Amino acid sequence: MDEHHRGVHLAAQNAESCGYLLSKLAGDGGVSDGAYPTASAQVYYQELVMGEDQSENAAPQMDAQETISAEETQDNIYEADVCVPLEYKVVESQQQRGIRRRCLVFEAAGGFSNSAVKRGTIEDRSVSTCSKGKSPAESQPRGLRGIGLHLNALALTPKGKMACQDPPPTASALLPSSASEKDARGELLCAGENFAHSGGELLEFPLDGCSAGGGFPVNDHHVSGQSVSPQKKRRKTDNGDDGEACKRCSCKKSKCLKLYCECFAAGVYCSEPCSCQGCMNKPIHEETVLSTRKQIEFRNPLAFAPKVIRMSDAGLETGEDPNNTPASARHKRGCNCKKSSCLKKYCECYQGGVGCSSNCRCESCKNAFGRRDAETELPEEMKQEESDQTENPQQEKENDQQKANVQGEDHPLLDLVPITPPFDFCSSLLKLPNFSSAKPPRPTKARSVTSRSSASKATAAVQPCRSSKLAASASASGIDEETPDILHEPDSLSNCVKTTTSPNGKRVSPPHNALGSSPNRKGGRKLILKSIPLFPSLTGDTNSGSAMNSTDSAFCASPLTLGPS
DNA sequence: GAGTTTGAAACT
DNA sequence: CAGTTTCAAACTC
Ligand SMILES: [Zn+2]
Ligand SMILES: [Zn+2]
Ligand SMILES: [Zn+2]
Ligand SMILES: [Zn+2]
Ligand SMILES: [Zn+2]
Ligand SMILES: [Zn+2]
Repeated sequence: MDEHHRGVHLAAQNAESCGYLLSKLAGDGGVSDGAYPTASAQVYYQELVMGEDQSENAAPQMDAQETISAEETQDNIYEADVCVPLEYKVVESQQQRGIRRRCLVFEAAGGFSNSAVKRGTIEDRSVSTCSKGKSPAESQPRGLRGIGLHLNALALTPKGKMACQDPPPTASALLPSSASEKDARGELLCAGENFAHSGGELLEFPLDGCSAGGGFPVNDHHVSGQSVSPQKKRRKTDNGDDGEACKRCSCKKSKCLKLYCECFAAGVYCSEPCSCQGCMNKPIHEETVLSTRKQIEFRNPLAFAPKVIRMSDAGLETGEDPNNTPASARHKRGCNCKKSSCLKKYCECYQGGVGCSSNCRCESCKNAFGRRDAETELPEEMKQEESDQTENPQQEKENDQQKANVQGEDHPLLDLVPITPPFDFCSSLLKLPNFSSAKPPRPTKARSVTSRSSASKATAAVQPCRSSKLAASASASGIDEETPDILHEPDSLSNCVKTTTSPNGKRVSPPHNALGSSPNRKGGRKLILKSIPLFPSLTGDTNSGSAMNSTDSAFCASPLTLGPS
């Protein structure tokens, strides 16, 4: 059983990969999610066989790398792995070593389980390595229902390795092999059942992609104690190479203790790839980090919550509320873009791979992922007028476009998502056969035009949906229910090295990047073995607010409330 | 790599 | 809550 625990931790790391797999599974299977019964997803642990275990990790070798240049500027003490990029890099390393890991997989409701077992070759994943971290969507196309992204995410490599972008088609990854139990490389085993008892304690997801850094612990509780153990250094194992691959922040003045820092914002410690100066976001300064974090959280409870949530399905299943359906994924707080027309990553919505929503206050929005207007609802009259008049934010003409167009499809997700209409994309999302297939909505001209014309209609149509939740939530207090906390386990998790920590259950927090995992409402909760914290209702879920809260509080509490101090 | 642009975060 | 400043990423060259 211990193994399980360990696995869990590992899982966290790999989570992404797993997620990816799952998604694929799901996808392949097909099923699209539609298949899913509903929501209840379950979590499975799957084992990847990687190689041996890390226990060894401490190997001497590490030293070499450790040195790491940056000491001064950043001393990252961390270990290593720093970069496991988001995704799959881990795998690679593993290949070499062969470790087994388990991943959590969320499964969709019951039926699915069978399919669950598929395996993916590691290689595939590895390819993606860094993938772009941020784009969450990629990784989890449909498999999971809800996902929360932290916009901040980290990891990502900016440009460098983007190649990975999509999951390499090649691999395709998962083969349905039945149970391969171990493959040398790493495959997933399906353990479907295991996990049942495994008891996982918690874990939700991976932390950051790059993980290595490890998230911080938000909880203090035990934190102080053990958290850091130096030994872990596993180095990337071999990966060193890419060390850079995942670059993360490069803060100069914030000491990485403000939300300006992507690492901090994502809930992870800075690590090797960071090129920050005067960094305080390291395990050694854990106390400072935690206290700062609390302050910020106090000020804005949602500060560390995933900024973007994606629910793919939305309405499919009965959806609980037809109303919600609409958007499925959106940036919670919305963007406020003025000049970028939401066509570049300056826009958090775009960056997060989601369309703009009614929460956005952007001007001349051309978000390739769709957009919902909203603004205040305009009376019909207004609408028309607006359409004509340039005023309307959304419909701008081509003026900007030209500029924006330039890149055309940058965003990885775009490829994935065929968005047609502004928001239908949800549905489309589900449908996506594979990642690669579809192309973006092609925001550029064509689309714009159409949108324009149709816009009015579209909007109208769409609007109906939106309101209920949003309004509610909004009115509520702005913050919905979600549970903001993100905690990551201290390094341990990331490192996986130790298991020890899990006092209560810590949970890891959601994924910054990609998989957000929020299983979504219904499923979500159930899923979690014990209590995983997912952000319960990012989406606004039904009302469960109260209920949720209670639950949340349970785990959420730890972070803030408990405060060590 | 340096320099510019951008919009969120922080501050007032 | 709005206006301003600060900040680091995204982007450009
Ligand atoms: Zn930083
Ligand atoms: Zn950093
Ligand atoms: Zn830092
Ligand atoms: Zn925007
Ligand atoms: Zn937006
Ligand atoms: Zn927009």
